[in-house]
Amino acid sequence: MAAAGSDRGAVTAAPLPASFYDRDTELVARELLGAVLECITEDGAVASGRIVETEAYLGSHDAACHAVVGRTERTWHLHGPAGIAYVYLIYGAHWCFNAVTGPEGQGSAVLVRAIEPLAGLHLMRERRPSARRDRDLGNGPGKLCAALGVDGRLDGVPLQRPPLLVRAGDAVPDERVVVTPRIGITRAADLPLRYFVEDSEFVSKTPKGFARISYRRPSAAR
DNA sequence: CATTTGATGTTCT
DNA sequence: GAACATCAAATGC
Repeated sequence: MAAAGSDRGAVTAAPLPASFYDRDTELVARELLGAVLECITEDGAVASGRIVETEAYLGSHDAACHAVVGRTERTWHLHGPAGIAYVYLIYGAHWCFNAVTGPEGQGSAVLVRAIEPLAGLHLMRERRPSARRDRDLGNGPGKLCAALGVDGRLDGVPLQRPPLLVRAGDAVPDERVVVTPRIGITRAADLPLRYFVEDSEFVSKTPKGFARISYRRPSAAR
């Protein structure tokens, strides 16, 4: 059960602290590119991937964010402290994973939209039998959850220890970060809040007609 | 390769 | 009853 020949190697960096997420949500979304998301299921099986695509959801003032409905049963953990998971079901069929950001009660989060599989490839292929190629294992928010074994049981759990871990990975330079509007939403659909690694083959498809802009680091002025 | 279409069932109105 | 942070299969080049 150990030999997974095509795994790209284990990442053992320390998990990102909760303080990493307790910052501006757009910045967290950009900084999460390159980090490694790891899920350990009850049977001890490990699956992980490098985050290559994210979206920022900016709390109750963002019409596209689930926090607009307030603190309901579904959105309870979205309003929780920075550094926990918000996992919800969409279209009655697919789980989506978010990292909660910002101060408690704000309802901001970063949706992870795509991963590059790193460890546990064999598991992921089992969990996603419809994926013809490895690039299809995690190139979508529902796909990556299925591949990693993320589901509603992980809603609200911290991201610093099993069963969920987010670790620092190889940094992605600004020059390779592209920004577009968010995918699949109707409200606030023009805001540029989707971030991805430009040359990664593991990113989900950008819809036709979407404006692509180069990432510009916010000025450090204060 | 690109684009279209149907399935899915929970959540909120 | 409508909307939905999606996916996979089918169809057209």
